[in-house]
Amino acid sequence: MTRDPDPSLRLLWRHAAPGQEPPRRRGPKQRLSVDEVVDAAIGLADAEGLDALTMRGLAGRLGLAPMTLYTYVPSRQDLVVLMVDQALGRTALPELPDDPRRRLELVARVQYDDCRAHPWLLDVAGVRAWLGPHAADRYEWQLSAVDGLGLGDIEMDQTVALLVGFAGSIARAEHRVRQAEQESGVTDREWWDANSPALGELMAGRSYPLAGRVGQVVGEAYQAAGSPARELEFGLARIVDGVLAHASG
Amino acid sequence: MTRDPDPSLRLLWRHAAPGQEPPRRRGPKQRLSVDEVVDAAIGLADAEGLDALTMRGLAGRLGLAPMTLYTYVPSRQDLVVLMVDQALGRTALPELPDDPRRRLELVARVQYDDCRAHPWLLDVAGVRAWLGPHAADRYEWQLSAVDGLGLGDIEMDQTVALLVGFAGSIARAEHRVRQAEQESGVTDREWWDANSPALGELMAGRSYPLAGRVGQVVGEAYQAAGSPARELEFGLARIVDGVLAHASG
DNA sequence: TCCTAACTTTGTACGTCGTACGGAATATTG
DNA sequence: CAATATTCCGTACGACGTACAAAGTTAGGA
Repeated sequence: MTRDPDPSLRLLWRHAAPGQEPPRRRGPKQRLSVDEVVDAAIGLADAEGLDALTMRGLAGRLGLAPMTLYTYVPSRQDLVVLMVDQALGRTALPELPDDPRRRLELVARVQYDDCRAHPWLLDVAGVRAWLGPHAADRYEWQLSAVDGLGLGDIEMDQTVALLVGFAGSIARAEHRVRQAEQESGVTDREWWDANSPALGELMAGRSYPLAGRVGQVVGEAYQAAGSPARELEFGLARIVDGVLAHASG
Repeated sequence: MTRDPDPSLRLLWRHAAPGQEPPRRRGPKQRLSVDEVVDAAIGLADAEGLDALTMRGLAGRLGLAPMTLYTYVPSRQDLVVLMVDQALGRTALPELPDDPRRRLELVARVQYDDCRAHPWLLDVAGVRAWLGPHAADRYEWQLSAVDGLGLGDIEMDQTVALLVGFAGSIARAEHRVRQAEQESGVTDREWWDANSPALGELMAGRSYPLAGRVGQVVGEAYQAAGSPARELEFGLARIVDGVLAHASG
């Protein structure tokens, strides 16, 4: 009744060869390596988004016929799985500082940076079967950052989820704005300038005292550069405060 | 140089008719209303996911030819925009308690519940052009929940983003597990049982002291019902602690 | 040495999707 | 009644992922 292991697992862990399997294959050698295919896919997804990553497009970029990709990777889904782990592996996990506050912040910042570099991670990452070597390394690193604070095992996991989830949500909001601008060809500012009169008309009758005031201020603040970064700082400070208070309490 | 207002805005605010436009149209009457189309779409997306919401499928469910939908809605994208606002409008925003802690928690809980009821919101919500009447109502409500704590305007917005983002990240993690189980036909438990031996073999050589221990404990805790709910409680407690400490400090 | 089996590469093809387009039917306006 | 604006729908196009089988390439066994 035990099922065969998930085939994508072998691909994910292809470099951590335990028995050094002799790769003596019979047919012609592959022109490329799986790593090259995945790297090209990451490049494509970084540049144009996950939707723009098509098997035909990727094959074209690699000088292959579309179907040839399927000798490297069983399906597009599996390719994405490999992309996740390979992208995670690109960032060297920094050494953890001693200060607990800085440790927790670092977990969130690393996640935030990765999600900015590879926004498609947000559409995709975070499920069991994706447990590749780099994802495992990262989880270990994240746990070590929250280790020694006096938290229980489950709380450690929850704290990591809290930090990582928050960093992702900021990156996601940021990415959505960029994506909307890119797809519509209209910057956020331009859209509001063009639509706020009509919007005001439509909203006549209703009153939004707080949303009106706050939206105005926030909208202007968004024009200044680095607004998402400040959003990250604010939330991160609150979260770390809360976690540390709980850990020491 | 001022561009025409976004056409989807008129659709979004179609019920908040300012001038009570006479809907005397010339041709035959529409068999359905936009609301019915959007409701059916929501039902379909709730049941089978956003990917399963196809124009053909939706038309079939409504007894229409596929192309007929385009007389109700300009495109699938716009349909999704309408779905977001209409789904948000389905939950009556509860009255806010006096206790600041309960107010903040409520913001997160409402968001979490909605994201569980309509997981496709997570793939989609959160951009400018989607500012429909119910989204606006909700933002106003969220701001009023964090009003009066001594936060500045920008901090109020950031606090709402923090709560809502976190609630979404929990709902997203939860949904991913369910989705993976549904698509693969294998429950999380079964997958681990089937793959952990192979995984252990592949991971030979590397050691994951923390991840191994914590993963074990967390995995078992996940078997118990309500684990995501507990995750929500933990993070929420920390966040609210941090926000209130900051507001009163 | 040559044969055969395993493997890579590729062209063709199927079923799916969103939706552009044009024609027929229908209701309102003049 | 004629003109016109709208709804509804059938057909069709180009994109997608990928199943399948043929053709080309290499290594092992005779």
